[in-house]
Amino acid sequence: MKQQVLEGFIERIDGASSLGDLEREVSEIRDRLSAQHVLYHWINSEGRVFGAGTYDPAWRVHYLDERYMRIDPVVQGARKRFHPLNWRNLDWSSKDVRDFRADAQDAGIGPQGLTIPIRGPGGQMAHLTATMGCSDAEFASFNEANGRYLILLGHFFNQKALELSEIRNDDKDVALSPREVDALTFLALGYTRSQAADTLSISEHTLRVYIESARHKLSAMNTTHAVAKALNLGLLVI
Amino acid sequence: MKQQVLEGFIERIDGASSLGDLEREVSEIRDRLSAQHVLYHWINSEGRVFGAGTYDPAWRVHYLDERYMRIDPVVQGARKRFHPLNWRNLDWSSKDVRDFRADAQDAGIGPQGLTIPIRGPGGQMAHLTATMGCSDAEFASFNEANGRYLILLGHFFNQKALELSEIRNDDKDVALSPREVDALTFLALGYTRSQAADTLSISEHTLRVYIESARHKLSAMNTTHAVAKALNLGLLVI
DNA sequence: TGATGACTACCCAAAAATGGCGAGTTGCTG
DNA sequence: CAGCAACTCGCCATTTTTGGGTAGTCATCA
Repeated sequence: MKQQVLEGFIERIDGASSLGDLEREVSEIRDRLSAQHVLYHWINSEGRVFGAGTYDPAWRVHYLDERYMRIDPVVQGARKRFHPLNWRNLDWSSKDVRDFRADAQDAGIGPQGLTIPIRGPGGQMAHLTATMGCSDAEFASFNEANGRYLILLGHFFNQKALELSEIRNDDKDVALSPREVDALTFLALGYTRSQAADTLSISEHTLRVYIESARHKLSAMNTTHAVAKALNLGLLVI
Repeated sequence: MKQQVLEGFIERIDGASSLGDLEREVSEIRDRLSAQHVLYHWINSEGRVFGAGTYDPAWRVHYLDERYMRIDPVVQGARKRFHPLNWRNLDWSSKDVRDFRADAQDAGIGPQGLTIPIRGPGGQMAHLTATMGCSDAEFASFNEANGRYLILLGHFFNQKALELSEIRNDDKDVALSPREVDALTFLALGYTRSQAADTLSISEHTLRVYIESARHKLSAMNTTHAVAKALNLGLLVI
């Protein structure tokens, strides 16, 4: 895939005005790459999955039914790594995973694949994947030729998709006071209330006030929930 | 900045073999863009800040001393948004923030700026920023001309920086069993132990075993800590 | 086939967190 | 200048969590 071709896609993705446009672009990219499949999909902060891709709808349903996301090494790897994932290099050693791969191959997916992990604020996570049914060697040259451009494409896809999907997080306007952030941060770091209070040089009771008010602002049921929400909203950095 | 020029940078960033190389690239990019400053910096999962940029070191120290990251609308905005941030569109209404901006301008930074937020696994967060001392109108055309390419540059910078910085997360190899993930997920969602146990149709005691073993695997001090770590490691999706 | 790890279940006592009550200062905003 | 939000401190009773010990089944792995 030549740089000029990429440019064309970026322009078009940039100009997309509906998710259907993205759907068409995905197919187009698959054809241009002569890939087996191309899939762009993302997960919002509530865990809902959206996507545009050339996978068989039946496979998508089957995947969700079997809860394959819990063992799929691509999903696991994308959460932990920053670089594009060559499926070949993932850990396929356990039995569950091998069964899953066999199932996917029966559905016409793989065995080769390249997945670009992409992240957004608020727990959003997206992937751009290209799959191939070829040999390792052939895939290596595919990867060499297209890997970098897939990163860029994935990035643009993601921005557009987030724009178009109007995914809104109800809690996005929550703002915590500096002391509330301090309190939740130390709790997230594993401090007990008394340790956190000591560290901040305030009484434990005062600390409690911050935790409580942060809890209410975040509509959280308890401290753990508040910390989890704050983390997901990017309110804390630990 | 023309596409060809960008290509040159990407090649060079790709070939960088030390953080010093990135430092040089940042200066080079500043000069090519005729920008006031260009800064690339990132924050690892322990909260340490690394970076390469043309800001005056005294300003960096001052920034950290004043804990400006807590009020800097660029930092706040980058955590919550996905798109490039034009500094003009940020919320500068509160007094603290205006004072901060005045302070930054005294240090020769701004008032115009464009910041690209970039995210990685494990709580990593990076920014690529270009600043200008020009008018709104002039900056609009700078933005139009360079915004897209800065996104790409930021992405490549980030990959390279993560490669070179050898930032390692000791917990990165932690793997939780499905039940452990279930348990922590419900706790992160605000369920009490008994609610989570009911939901999973297991006894509360069994649930405790999962929480405990997850805690040990994560080397966490308590449940809240375990949930925070698991979230940061991308082990949970809530 | 023996080992390992995941999954399931129980008890007890101590430590920590929660819910609800009240009260005063400071400083920014309208 | 009045209002509002953030920051600080305290008590009591109840609920929840935690630490440590024990034990069996089942499936996968070397």
